[in-house]
Amino acid sequence: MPARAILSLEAELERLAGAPVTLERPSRAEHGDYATNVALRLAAGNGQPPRELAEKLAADAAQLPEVERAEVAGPGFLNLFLTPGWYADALGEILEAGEGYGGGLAETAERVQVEMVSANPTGPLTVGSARNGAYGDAVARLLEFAGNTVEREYYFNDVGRQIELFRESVAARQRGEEPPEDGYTGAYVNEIAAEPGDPVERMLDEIKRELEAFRIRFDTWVLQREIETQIPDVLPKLETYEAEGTVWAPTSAHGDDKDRPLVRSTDGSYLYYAGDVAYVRNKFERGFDRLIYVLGADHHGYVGRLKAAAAMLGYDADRLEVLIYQLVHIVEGGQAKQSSKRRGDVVFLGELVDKIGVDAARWYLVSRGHDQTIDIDVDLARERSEKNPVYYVQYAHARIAGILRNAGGAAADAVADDPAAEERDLIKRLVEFPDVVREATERRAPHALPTYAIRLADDFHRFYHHHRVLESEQQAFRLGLVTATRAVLARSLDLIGVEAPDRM
RNA sequence: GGCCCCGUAGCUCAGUGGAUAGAGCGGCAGACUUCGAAUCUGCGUGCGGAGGUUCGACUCCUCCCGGGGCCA
Repeated sequence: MPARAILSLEAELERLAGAPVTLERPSRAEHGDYATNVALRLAAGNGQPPRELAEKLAADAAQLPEVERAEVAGPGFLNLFLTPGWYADALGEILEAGEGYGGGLAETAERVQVEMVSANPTGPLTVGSARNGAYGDAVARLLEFAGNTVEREYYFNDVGRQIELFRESVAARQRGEEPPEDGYTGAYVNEIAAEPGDPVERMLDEIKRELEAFRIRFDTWVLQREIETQIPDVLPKLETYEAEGTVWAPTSAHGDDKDRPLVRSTDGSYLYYAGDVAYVRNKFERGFDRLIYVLGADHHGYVGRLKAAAAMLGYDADRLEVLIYQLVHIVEGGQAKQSSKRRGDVVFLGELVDKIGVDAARWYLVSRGHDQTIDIDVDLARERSEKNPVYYVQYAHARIAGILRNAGGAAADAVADDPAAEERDLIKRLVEFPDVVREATERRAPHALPTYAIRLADDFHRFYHHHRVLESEQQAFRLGLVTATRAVLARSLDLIGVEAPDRM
Protein backbone atom coordinates (compact mmCIF):
# COMPACT_ATOMS: atom_id res chain seq x y z
CA MET A 1 0.00 0.00 0.00
CA PRO A 2 1.39 3.40 -0.92
CA ALA A 3 1.79 6.18 1.59
CA ARG A 4 -1.33 8.09 2.58
CA ALA A 5 -0.13 11.21 0.75
CA ILE A 6 -0.19 9.24 -2.50
CA LEU A 7 -3.39 7.38 -1.80
CA SER A 8 -5.40 10.52 -1.13
CA LEU A 9 -4.11 12.16 -4.29
CA GLU A 10 -4.94 9.04 -6.28
CA ALA A 11 -8.42 8.99 -4.80
CA GLU A 12 -9.05 12.59 -5.83
CA LEU A 13 -7.82 11.97 -9.34
CA GLU A 14 -9.92 8.84 -9.49
CA ARG A 15 -12.97 10.89 -8.68
CA LEU A 16 -12.10 13.33 -11.49
CA ALA A 17 -11.31 10.63 -14.02
CA GLY A 18 -14.04 8.21 -13.07
CA ALA A 19 -11.58 5.35 -13.24
CA PRO A 20 -8.87 3.82 -11.03
CA VAL A 21 -5.71 5.92 -10.97
CA THR A 22 -2.21 4.74 -10.15
CA LEU A 23 0.51 7.33 -9.76
CA GLU A 24 4.09 6.57 -10.59
CA ARG A 25 7.31 8.50 -10.38
CA PRO A 26 8.58 9.44 -13.82
CA SER A 27 12.27 8.91 -14.40
CA ARG A 28 12.71 12.41 -15.75
CA ALA A 29 12.16 15.52 -13.65
CA GLU A 30 10.40 17.44 -16.44
CA HIS A 31 7.69 14.78 -16.41
CA GLY A 32 6.61 16.03 -13.03
CA ASP A 33 6.59 14.71 -9.49
CA TYR A 34 4.08 12.02 -10.34
CA ALA A 35 2.39 10.84 -13.49
CA THR A 36 -0.53 8.67 -14.46
CA ASN A 37 -1.46 6.86 -17.65
CA VAL A 38 -5.15 6.80 -16.79
CA ALA A 39 -6.11 8.69 -19.97
CA LEU A 40 -4.33 6.08 -22.09
CA ARG A 41 -6.19 3.30 -20.36
CA LEU A 42 -9.56 5.03 -20.61
CA ALA A 43 -9.06 5.88 -24.27
CA ALA A 44 -8.45 2.25 -25.13
CA GLY A 45 -11.91 1.49 -23.79
CA ASN A 46 -14.10 4.24 -25.27
CA GLY A 47 -12.32 5.17 -28.48
CA GLN A 48 -11.69 8.79 -27.49
CA PRO A 49 -8.29 10.32 -28.28
CA PRO A 50 -6.16 9.84 -25.15
CA ARG A 51 -4.68 13.34 -25.28
CA GLU A 52 -8.15 14.88 -25.31
CA LEU A 53 -9.09 12.95 -22.19
CA ALA A 54 -5.81 13.88 -20.59
CA GLU A 55 -6.30 17.59 -21.35
CA LYS A 56 -9.66 17.60 -19.63
CA LEU A 57 -8.31 15.73 -16.66
CA ALA A 58 -5.33 18.08 -16.45
CA ALA A 59 -7.60 21.10 -16.24
CA ASP A 60 -9.56 19.51 -13.39
CA ALA A 61 -6.48 18.24 -11.60
CA ALA A 62 -4.86 21.68 -11.64
CA GLN A 63 -7.67 22.84 -9.32
CA LEU A 64 -6.66 20.39 -6.60
CA PRO A 65 -4.91 21.97 -3.61
CA GLU A 66 -1.98 19.52 -3.81
CA VAL A 67 -1.38 20.22 -7.48
CA GLU A 68 0.74 23.17 -8.56
CA ARG A 69 0.29 22.41 -12.24
CA ALA A 70 -0.72 19.53 -14.46
CA GLU A 71 0.60 18.88 -17.95
CA VAL A 72 -0.22 16.50 -20.74
CA ALA A 73 2.71 14.86 -22.47
CA GLY A 74 3.54 12.15 -24.94
CA PRO A 75 0.70 9.93 -26.09
CA GLY A 76 -1.50 11.06 -23.19
CA PHE A 77 0.36 10.95 -19.90
CA LEU A 78 -0.79 13.30 -17.20
CA ASN A 79 2.15 14.82 -15.36
CA LEU A 80 1.60 16.43 -11.98
CA PHE A 81 3.76 18.98 -10.18
CA LEU A 82 2.89 19.18 -6.51
CA THR A 83 2.71 22.06 -4.04
CA PRO A 84 4.85 22.64 -0.94
CA GLY A 85 1.74 21.82 1.06
CA TRP A 86 1.68 18.30 -0.35
CA TYR A 87 5.32 17.82 0.63
CA ALA A 88 4.62 19.05 4.15
CA ASP A 89 1.71 16.60 4.47
CA ALA A 90 3.84 13.74 3.15
CA LEU A 91 6.76 14.39 5.48
CA GLY A 92 4.37 14.98 8.37
CA GLU A 93 2.82 11.58 7.80
CA ILE A 94 6.23 9.90 7.94
CA LEU A 95 7.31 11.72 11.10
CA GLU A 96 4.03 10.89 12.75
CA ALA A 97 4.39 7.20 11.93
CA GLY A 98 7.95 7.17 13.25
CA GLU A 99 9.58 3.76 13.53
CA GLY A 100 6.39 2.06 12.37
CA TYR A 101 6.35 3.84 9.00
CA GLY A 102 5.65 1.30 6.26
CA GLY A 103 4.70 -1.44 8.69
CA GLY A 104 1.48 -3.12 9.75
CA LEU A 105 0.23 -3.45 6.20
CA ALA A 106 -0.96 -7.06 6.38
CA GLU A 107 -4.65 -7.23 5.48
CA THR A 108 -5.21 -10.04 7.93
CA ALA A 109 -2.51 -10.87 10.42
CA GLU A 110 -1.51 -14.50 10.19
CA ARG A 111 0.47 -16.87 12.34
CA VAL A 112 3.30 -17.87 10.04
CA GLN A 113 6.05 -20.40 10.38
CA VAL A 114 9.22 -19.99 8.38
CA GLU A 115 11.37 -23.08 8.30
CA MET A 116 14.82 -22.32 6.99
CA VAL A 117 18.45 -23.39 6.80
CA SER A 118 17.78 -26.92 8.18
CA ALA A 119 21.20 -28.11 7.04
CA ASN A 120 22.36 -31.56 8.12
CA PRO A 121 24.45 -31.42 11.30
CA THR A 122 27.33 -33.11 9.53
CA GLY A 123 29.46 -30.01 9.31
CA PRO A 124 29.51 -26.24 9.77
CA LEU A 125 27.05 -24.14 7.80
CA THR A 126 28.09 -23.40 4.22
CA VAL A 127 27.57 -20.19 2.27
CA GLY A 128 24.64 -21.96 0.65
CA SER A 129 22.98 -22.32 4.03
CA ALA A 130 23.92 -18.72 4.74
CA ARG A 131 21.94 -17.62 1.71
CA ASN A 132 19.03 -19.71 2.88
CA GLY A 133 19.18 -18.03 6.27
CA ALA A 134 19.78 -14.49 5.00
CA TYR A 135 16.90 -14.81 2.56
CA GLY A 136 14.52 -16.66 4.86
CA ASP A 137 15.16 -14.38 7.80
CA ALA A 138 14.59 -11.27 5.65
CA VAL A 139 11.26 -12.71 4.47
CA ALA A 140 10.40 -13.48 8.09
CA ARG A 141 11.30 -9.94 9.17
CA LEU A 142 9.14 -8.50 6.38
CA LEU A 143 6.19 -10.65 7.43
CA GLU A 144 6.63 -9.58 11.05
CA PHE A 145 6.87 -5.94 10.07
CA ALA A 146 3.62 -6.32 8.14
CA GLY A 147 1.95 -7.37 11.39
CA ASN A 148 2.05 -11.15 11.23
CA THR A 149 3.27 -13.40 14.01
CA VAL A 150 6.27 -15.30 12.74
CA GLU A 151 8.13 -18.27 14.18
CA ARG A 152 11.42 -19.46 12.77
CA GLU A 153 12.15 -23.16 12.84
CA TYR A 154 15.18 -25.30 12.10
CA TYR A 155 14.73 -28.98 11.21
CA PHE A 156 17.69 -31.16 12.04
CA ASN A 157 18.09 -34.32 9.99
CA ASP A 158 19.69 -36.15 12.88
CA VAL A 159 19.14 -39.69 11.59
CA GLY A 160 19.96 -41.46 8.37
CA ARG A 161 22.84 -42.46 6.18
CA GLN A 162 24.69 -39.12 6.15
CA ILE A 163 24.60 -38.88 9.94
CA GLU A 164 25.94 -42.42 10.26
CA LEU A 165 28.71 -41.63 7.81
CA PHE A 166 29.58 -38.53 9.75
CA ARG A 167 29.75 -40.43 13.06
CA GLU A 168 31.84 -43.17 11.45
CA SER A 169 34.18 -40.57 9.96
CA VAL A 170 34.75 -38.91 13.32
CA ALA A 171 35.20 -42.27 15.04
CA ALA A 172 37.76 -43.31 12.44
CA ARG A 173 39.76 -40.15 13.06
CA GLN A 174 39.63 -40.79 16.77
CA ARG A 175 41.18 -44.20 16.14
CA GLY A 176 43.78 -42.56 13.97
CA GLU A 177 42.36 -44.10 10.82
CA GLU A 178 41.13 -42.72 7.51
CA PRO A 179 37.37 -42.08 7.27
CA PRO A 180 35.34 -44.65 5.32
CA GLU A 181 34.77 -44.50 1.59
CA ASP A 182 32.34 -41.59 0.89
CA GLY A 183 32.98 -40.42 4.45
CA TYR A 184 33.62 -36.88 5.66
CA THR A 185 37.20 -35.72 5.28
CA GLY A 186 37.12 -31.98 5.92
CA ALA A 187 39.47 -30.38 8.42
CA TYR A 188 36.58 -29.74 10.80
CA VAL A 189 36.14 -33.52 11.17
CA ASN A 190 39.57 -33.66 12.81
CA GLU A 191 38.62 -30.85 15.16
CA ILE A 192 35.41 -32.58 16.19
CA ALA A 193 37.30 -35.84 16.67
CA ALA A 194 39.72 -34.14 19.05
CA GLU A 195 36.92 -33.26 21.44
CA PRO A 196 34.84 -35.53 23.64
CA GLY A 197 31.10 -36.09 23.35
CA ASP A 198 28.65 -36.98 20.58
CA PRO A 199 29.84 -35.37 17.33
CA VAL A 200 26.29 -34.73 16.13
CA GLU A 201 25.43 -32.93 19.35
CA ARG A 202 28.56 -30.87 18.94
CA MET A 203 27.63 -29.90 15.38
CA LEU A 204 24.13 -28.95 16.47
CA ASP A 205 25.56 -26.62 19.07
CA GLU A 206 28.07 -25.22 16.61
CA ILE A 207 25.35 -24.50 14.05
CA LYS A 208 23.25 -22.76 16.68
CA ARG A 209 26.20 -20.56 17.61
CA GLU A 210 26.88 -19.70 13.97
CA LEU A 211 23.28 -18.71 13.34
CA GLU A 212 23.17 -16.52 16.40
CA ALA A 213 26.36 -14.78 15.28
CA PHE A 214 24.69 -14.34 11.89
CA ARG A 215 21.78 -12.65 13.70
CA ILE A 216 19.18 -15.28 12.92
CA ARG A 217 17.17 -16.12 15.98
CA PHE A 218 15.25 -19.39 15.83
CA ASP A 219 12.21 -20.03 17.97
CA THR A 220 12.16 -23.79 17.59
CA TRP A 221 14.57 -26.59 16.79
CA VAL A 222 13.03 -29.84 15.66
CA LEU A 223 14.73 -33.22 15.38
CA GLN A 224 13.89 -35.64 12.60
CA ARG A 225 14.13 -38.38 15.23
CA GLU A 226 11.16 -36.88 17.08
CA ILE A 227 9.07 -36.26 13.98
CA GLU A 228 9.53 -39.85 12.85
CA THR A 229 7.81 -41.15 15.98
CA GLN A 230 4.64 -39.55 14.63
CA ILE A 231 4.69 -41.45 11.35
CA PRO A 232 2.53 -44.36 12.59
CA ASP A 233 -0.21 -41.87 13.54
CA VAL A 234 -0.07 -40.09 10.21
CA LEU A 235 -0.04 -42.94 7.71
CA PRO A 236 -3.59 -44.15 8.42
CA LYS A 237 -4.84 -40.68 7.54
CA LEU A 238 -3.51 -41.03 4.01
CA GLU A 239 -4.94 -42.76 1.02
CA THR A 240 -2.26 -45.28 0.03
CA TYR A 241 -1.74 -48.24 -2.27
CA GLU A 242 0.72 -51.08 -2.40
CA ALA A 243 2.87 -51.98 -5.38
CA GLU A 244 6.29 -53.51 -5.96
CA GLY A 245 6.71 -54.34 -2.31
CA THR A 246 6.18 -50.74 -1.29
CA VAL A 247 3.36 -48.63 0.14
CA TRP A 248 2.86 -45.52 -1.97
CA ALA A 249 1.15 -42.16 -1.54
CA PRO A 250 -0.80 -41.08 -4.65
CA THR A 251 0.75 -37.62 -4.66
CA SER A 252 0.49 -37.32 -8.45
CA ALA A 253 -3.26 -36.94 -7.95
CA HIS A 254 -2.41 -33.72 -6.05
CA GLY A 255 -0.09 -32.11 -8.55
CA ASP A 256 3.15 -33.96 -7.84
CA ASP A 257 5.21 -35.33 -10.74
CA LYS A 258 4.90 -38.89 -9.56
CA ASP A 259 3.76 -40.91 -6.58
CA ARG A 260 6.04 -41.15 -3.54
CA PRO A 261 6.99 -44.28 -1.61
CA LEU A 262 6.17 -44.31 2.11
CA VAL A 263 6.91 -47.73 3.56
CA ARG A 264 8.94 -50.71 2.46
CA SER A 265 6.45 -53.59 2.80
CA THR A 266 9.10 -56.24 3.32
CA ASP A 267 10.42 -54.90 6.60
CA GLY A 268 7.98 -52.09 7.39
CA SER A 269 10.75 -49.47 7.36
CA TYR A 270 9.74 -45.89 6.61
CA LEU A 271 11.00 -44.06 3.58
CA TYR A 272 11.93 -40.40 3.52
CA TYR A 273 8.59 -39.08 2.32
CA ALA A 274 6.80 -40.60 5.33
CA GLY A 275 8.81 -38.24 7.51
CA ASP A 276 8.00 -35.28 5.25
CA VAL A 277 4.29 -35.97 5.59
CA ALA A 278 4.49 -36.39 9.35
CA TYR A 279 6.34 -33.09 9.57
CA VAL A 280 3.77 -31.23 7.46
CA ARG A 281 1.00 -32.53 9.69
CA ASN A 282 2.98 -31.71 12.81
CA LYS A 283 3.38 -28.12 11.64
CA PHE A 284 -0.28 -27.61 10.75
CA GLU A 285 -1.36 -29.17 14.04
CA ARG A 286 0.59 -26.52 15.84
CA GLY A 287 -1.93 -24.03 14.52
CA PHE A 288 -0.03 -22.05 11.90
CA ASP A 289 -2.07 -20.28 9.24
CA ARG A 290 0.82 -20.45 6.81
CA LEU A 291 3.85 -22.69 6.44
CA ILE A 292 6.85 -21.38 4.56
CA TYR A 293 9.68 -23.68 3.52
CA VAL A 294 12.89 -22.04 2.34
CA LEU A 295 14.74 -24.44 0.05
CA GLY A 296 17.63 -24.29 -2.39
CA ALA A 297 17.05 -24.84 -6.10
CA ASP A 298 18.39 -28.38 -5.79
CA HIS A 299 15.25 -29.14 -3.75
CA HIS A 300 12.91 -27.86 -6.40
CA GLY A 301 11.33 -31.30 -6.64
CA TYR A 302 10.03 -30.90 -3.08
CA VAL A 303 7.46 -28.28 -4.01
CA GLY A 304 5.02 -30.75 -5.52
CA ARG A 305 5.40 -33.43 -2.89
CA LEU A 306 5.06 -31.05 0.07
CA LYS A 307 1.96 -29.40 -1.33
CA ALA A 308 0.58 -32.85 -2.07
CA ALA A 309 1.21 -33.83 1.55
CA ALA A 310 -0.82 -30.84 2.74
CA ALA A 311 -3.64 -31.66 0.34
CA MET A 312 -3.72 -35.37 1.25
CA LEU A 313 -3.95 -34.43 4.91
CA GLY A 314 -6.94 -32.22 4.17
CA TYR A 315 -5.21 -28.86 4.49
CA ASP A 316 -5.32 -26.03 1.96
CA ALA A 317 -2.19 -26.52 -0.12
CA ASP A 318 -2.02 -22.78 -0.77
CA ARG A 319 -1.17 -22.31 2.89
CA LEU A 320 2.02 -24.25 2.36
CA GLU A 321 4.51 -22.11 0.49
CA VAL A 322 7.89 -23.26 -0.79
CA LEU A 323 10.37 -20.48 -1.47
CA ILE A 324 13.12 -21.59 -3.81
CA TYR A 325 16.35 -19.67 -4.07
CA GLN A 326 19.06 -20.41 -6.63
CA LEU A 327 22.36 -21.85 -5.53
CA VAL A 328 25.57 -20.20 -4.49
CA HIS A 329 28.51 -21.14 -6.67
CA ILE A 330 32.02 -20.90 -5.44
CA VAL A 331 34.38 -19.39 -7.94
CA GLU A 332 38.11 -19.63 -7.64
CA GLY A 333 40.57 -18.30 -10.20
CA GLY A 334 37.74 -17.65 -12.61
CA GLN A 335 36.67 -21.31 -12.52
CA ALA A 336 33.47 -22.54 -10.94
CA LYS A 337 34.39 -25.07 -8.30
CA GLN A 338 32.53 -28.27 -7.50
CA SER A 339 32.03 -28.31 -3.79
CA SER A 340 31.23 -31.02 -1.31
CA LYS A 341 30.73 -30.80 2.41
CA ARG A 342 31.96 -34.37 2.68
CA ARG A 343 35.30 -33.53 1.15
CA GLY A 344 35.36 -30.33 3.14
CA ASP A 345 36.20 -28.14 0.16
CA VAL A 346 33.15 -25.93 0.50
CA VAL A 347 33.20 -22.37 1.73
CA PHE A 348 31.72 -22.10 5.17
CA LEU A 349 29.62 -19.30 6.57
CA GLY A 350 32.27 -18.78 9.23
CA GLU A 351 34.95 -18.13 6.64
CA LEU A 352 32.78 -15.64 4.79
CA VAL A 353 31.93 -13.78 7.98
CA ASP A 354 35.59 -13.77 9.06
CA LYS A 355 36.57 -12.15 5.79
CA ILE A 356 33.83 -9.58 5.24
CA GLY A 357 31.78 -9.41 8.43
CA VAL A 358 28.12 -10.12 9.12
CA ASP A 359 26.77 -6.89 7.66
CA ALA A 360 28.47 -7.22 4.28
CA ALA A 361 27.72 -10.95 4.14
CA ARG A 362 24.01 -10.53 4.84
CA TRP A 363 23.78 -7.59 2.46
CA TYR A 364 25.59 -9.47 -0.26
CA LEU A 365 23.52 -12.65 0.10
CA VAL A 366 20.17 -10.89 0.09
CA SER A 367 20.80 -8.11 -2.41
CA ARG A 368 20.47 -10.42 -5.41
CA GLY A 369 17.10 -11.69 -6.48
CA HIS A 370 16.46 -15.13 -5.03
CA ASP A 371 15.95 -16.46 -8.56
CA GLN A 372 19.45 -15.37 -9.43
CA THR A 373 22.40 -17.73 -9.03
CA ILE A 374 25.17 -16.17 -6.95
CA ASP A 375 28.81 -16.62 -7.83
CA ILE A 376 31.02 -15.94 -4.89
CA ASP A 377 34.78 -15.66 -4.89
CA VAL A 378 35.66 -15.59 -1.24
CA ASP A 379 39.16 -14.31 -1.86
CA LEU A 380 37.72 -11.36 -3.72
CA ALA A 381 35.00 -10.96 -1.14
CA ARG A 382 37.14 -9.03 1.30
CA GLU A 383 38.46 -6.70 -1.36
CA ARG A 384 34.96 -6.17 -2.65
CA SER A 385 33.59 -5.69 0.81
CA GLU A 386 35.49 -2.41 1.09
CA LYS A 387 33.43 -1.24 -1.85
CA ASN A 388 30.25 -2.87 -0.62
CA PRO A 389 27.25 -0.55 -0.98
CA VAL A 390 26.22 -1.56 2.54
CA TYR A 391 28.79 0.90 3.86
CA TYR A 392 27.43 3.63 1.64
CA VAL A 393 24.03 3.15 3.22
CA GLN A 394 25.40 2.80 6.74
CA TYR A 395 27.46 5.95 6.25
CA ALA A 396 24.35 7.92 5.38
CA HIS A 397 22.80 6.68 8.61
CA ALA A 398 25.88 7.56 10.66
CA ARG A 399 26.03 11.02 9.11
CA ILE A 400 22.46 11.72 10.11
CA ALA A 401 23.09 10.36 13.58
CA GLY A 402 25.96 12.88 13.81
CA ILE A 403 23.72 15.73 12.75
CA LEU A 404 21.09 14.76 15.28
CA ARG A 405 23.74 14.53 18.02
CA ASN A 406 24.88 18.04 17.16
CA ALA A 407 21.31 19.31 16.98
CA GLY A 408 20.94 18.70 20.70
CA GLY A 409 17.24 18.00 20.53
CA ALA A 410 16.31 21.12 18.56
CA ALA A 411 12.76 21.21 17.22
CA ALA A 412 11.86 19.42 13.99
CA ASP A 413 8.82 19.80 11.78
CA ALA A 414 7.60 19.00 8.29
CA VAL A 415 6.81 22.37 6.78
CA ALA A 416 8.87 24.32 4.26
CA ASP A 417 7.69 27.28 2.17
CA ASP A 418 9.40 26.05 -0.95
CA PRO A 419 11.46 22.87 -0.63
CA ALA A 420 14.52 22.66 -2.86
CA ALA A 421 14.79 20.02 -5.57
CA GLU A 422 17.01 17.77 -3.41
CA GLU A 423 14.54 18.07 -0.54
CA ARG A 424 11.59 17.22 -2.74
CA ASP A 425 13.44 14.22 -4.17
CA LEU A 426 14.26 12.96 -0.70
CA ILE A 427 10.66 13.25 0.46
CA LYS A 428 9.38 11.48 -2.64
CA ARG A 429 11.88 8.69 -1.99
CA LEU A 430 10.65 8.33 1.58
CA VAL A 431 7.09 8.26 0.32
CA GLU A 432 7.98 5.22 -1.81
CA PHE A 433 9.00 3.15 1.19
CA PRO A 434 5.67 1.58 2.21
CA ASP A 435 5.12 0.42 -1.33
CA VAL A 436 8.62 -1.03 -1.55
CA VAL A 437 7.99 -2.93 1.67
CA ARG A 438 4.60 -4.14 0.52
CA GLU A 439 5.91 -5.42 -2.77
CA ALA A 440 8.97 -7.03 -1.19
CA THR A 441 6.69 -8.81 1.27
CA GLU A 442 4.10 -9.96 -1.22
CA ARG A 443 6.66 -11.20 -3.69
CA ARG A 444 8.90 -12.66 -0.98
CA ALA A 445 11.59 -10.56 -2.61
CA PRO A 446 13.63 -8.78 0.07
CA HIS A 447 16.32 -7.80 -2.43
CA ALA A 448 14.16 -4.78 -3.20
CA LEU A 449 15.25 -3.34 0.15
CA PRO A 450 18.98 -2.99 -0.57
CA THR A 451 18.13 -1.50 -3.94
CA TYR A 452 15.84 1.00 -2.29
CA ALA A 453 18.26 1.75 0.54
CA ILE A 454 21.00 2.68 -1.94
CA ARG A 455 18.67 5.09 -3.69
CA LEU A 456 17.59 6.62 -0.41
CA ALA A 457 21.19 7.01 0.76
CA ASP A 458 21.99 8.51 -2.62
CA ASP A 459 19.20 11.09 -2.30
CA PHE A 460 20.32 11.89 1.23
CA HIS A 461 24.00 12.33 0.36
CA ARG A 462 23.03 14.63 -2.50
CA PHE A 463 20.78 16.66 -0.22
CA TYR A 464 23.54 16.84 2.39
CA HIS A 465 26.01 18.09 -0.16
CA HIS A 466 23.77 20.99 -1.15
CA HIS A 467 22.17 22.06 2.10
CA ARG A 468 23.17 22.69 5.67
CA VAL A 469 20.79 21.33 8.23
CA LEU A 470 21.92 23.03 11.41
CA GLU A 471 22.04 26.79 11.74
CA SER A 472 20.11 27.23 8.52
CA GLU A 473 16.86 29.12 8.12
CA GLN A 474 15.25 25.80 7.31
CA GLN A 475 16.71 24.01 10.34
CA ALA A 476 13.44 22.70 11.76
CA PHE A 477 12.20 21.40 8.42
CA ARG A 478 15.56 19.84 7.57
CA LEU A 479 15.82 18.22 10.96
CA GLY A 480 12.41 16.73 10.26
CA LEU A 481 13.61 15.57 6.88
CA VAL A 482 16.76 13.86 8.15
CA THR A 483 14.95 12.39 11.14
CA ALA A 484 12.51 10.69 8.77
CA THR A 485 15.37 9.60 6.52
CA ARG A 486 17.26 8.10 9.44
CA ALA A 487 14.23 6.06 10.52
CA VAL A 488 13.63 4.68 7.04
CA LEU A 489 17.30 3.87 6.48
CA ALA A 490 17.42 2.05 9.81
CA ARG A 491 14.27 0.12 9.00
CA SER A 492 15.50 -0.82 5.53
CA LEU A 493 18.69 -2.23 7.01
CA ASP A 494 16.96 -3.95 9.89
CA LEU A 495 14.60 -5.79 7.55
CA ILE A 496 17.60 -7.51 5.99
CA GLY A 497 19.40 -8.07 9.27
CA VAL A 498 22.04 -5.38 8.82
CA GLU A 499 22.97 -2.94 11.59
CA ALA A 500 22.47 0.80 11.28
CA PRO A 501 25.42 2.31 13.17
CA ASP A 502 25.37 5.80 14.72
CA ARG A 503 29.14 6.03 14.21
CA MET A 504 31.49 4.31 11.81
C1' G B 1 13.95 -37.13 -22.43
C1' G B 2 10.75 -34.18 -18.62
C1' C B 3 10.61 -30.04 -15.15
C1' C B 4 12.66 -25.37 -12.63
C1' C B 5 15.91 -20.82 -12.69
C1' C B 6 18.87 -17.44 -15.51
C1' G B 7 20.74 -14.53 -20.17
C1' U B 8 20.28 -6.38 -19.45
C1' A B 9 26.87 -1.61 -19.79
C1' G B 10 33.88 -4.31 -19.53
C1' C B 11 32.31 -6.97 -14.44
C1' U B 12 28.28 -7.85 -10.49
C1' C B 13 23.28 -6.86 -10.78
C1' A B 14 18.21 -3.67 -10.40
C1' G B 15 14.01 -2.99 -13.45
C1' U B 16 6.89 -8.62 -13.45
C1' G B 17 2.82 -3.42 -19.67
C1' G B 18 4.47 3.01 -20.16
C1' A B 19 7.82 8.38 -21.94
C1' U B 20 15.05 8.97 -23.70
C1' A B 21 16.20 1.07 -19.66
C1' G B 22 19.13 2.35 -14.34
C1' A B 23 22.79 1.49 -9.88
C1' G B 24 27.45 -0.33 -7.85
C1' C B 25 32.42 -1.87 -9.20
C1' G B 26 36.42 -0.87 -12.67
C1' G B 27 38.34 3.57 -15.87
C1' C B 28 39.03 9.06 -16.89
C1' A B 29 38.46 14.33 -15.24
C1' G B 30 36.99 17.57 -11.28
C1' A B 31 35.12 19.29 -5.88
C1' C B 32 37.03 19.67 1.23
C1' U B 33 38.57 26.74 5.81
C1' U B 34 31.79 24.07 5.75
C1' C B 35 26.68 19.54 10.45
C1' G B 36 31.59 13.08 9.06
C1' A B 37 35.25 13.35 1.69
C1' A B 38 33.41 5.83 3.76
C1' U B 39 30.94 11.91 0.27
C1' C B 40 29.66 14.81 -4.16
C1' U B 41 29.84 16.37 -9.79
C1' G B 42 30.73 15.04 -15.04
C1' C B 43 31.94 11.22 -18.92
C1' G B 44 27.91 5.01 -21.25
C1' U B 45 24.84 4.19 -29.20
C1' G B 46 23.83 -2.48 -23.52
C1' C B 47 17.96 -5.86 -22.98
C1' G B 48 21.06 -13.68 -26.39
C1' G B 49 18.07 -14.56 -31.37
C1' A B 50 13.38 -14.93 -34.29
C1' G B 51 8.21 -14.49 -34.40
C1' G B 52 3.46 -13.11 -31.85
C1' U B 53 -0.17 -10.23 -28.43
C1' U B 54 -0.71 -4.65 -27.41
C1' C B 55 -1.86 2.25 -28.69
C1' G B 56 2.79 0.81 -26.10
C1' A B 57 7.11 -5.16 -24.53
C1' C B 58 13.42 -5.87 -20.78
C1' U B 59 8.47 -7.16 -18.80
C1' C B 60 3.23 -11.43 -21.42
C1' C B 61 3.01 -15.97 -25.26
C1' U B 62 5.64 -19.56 -28.82
C1' C B 63 10.09 -21.45 -30.89
C1' C B 64 15.50 -21.43 -31.12
C1' C B 65 20.54 -20.64 -28.94
C1' G B 66 23.56 -20.43 -24.45
C1' G B 67 24.57 -21.19 -18.79
C1' G B 68 23.03 -23.54 -14.09
C1' G B 69 20.00 -27.09 -11.27
C1' C B 70 16.59 -31.28 -10.22
C1' C B 71 14.42 -35.78 -11.81
C1' A B 72 14.71 -39.82 -15.16
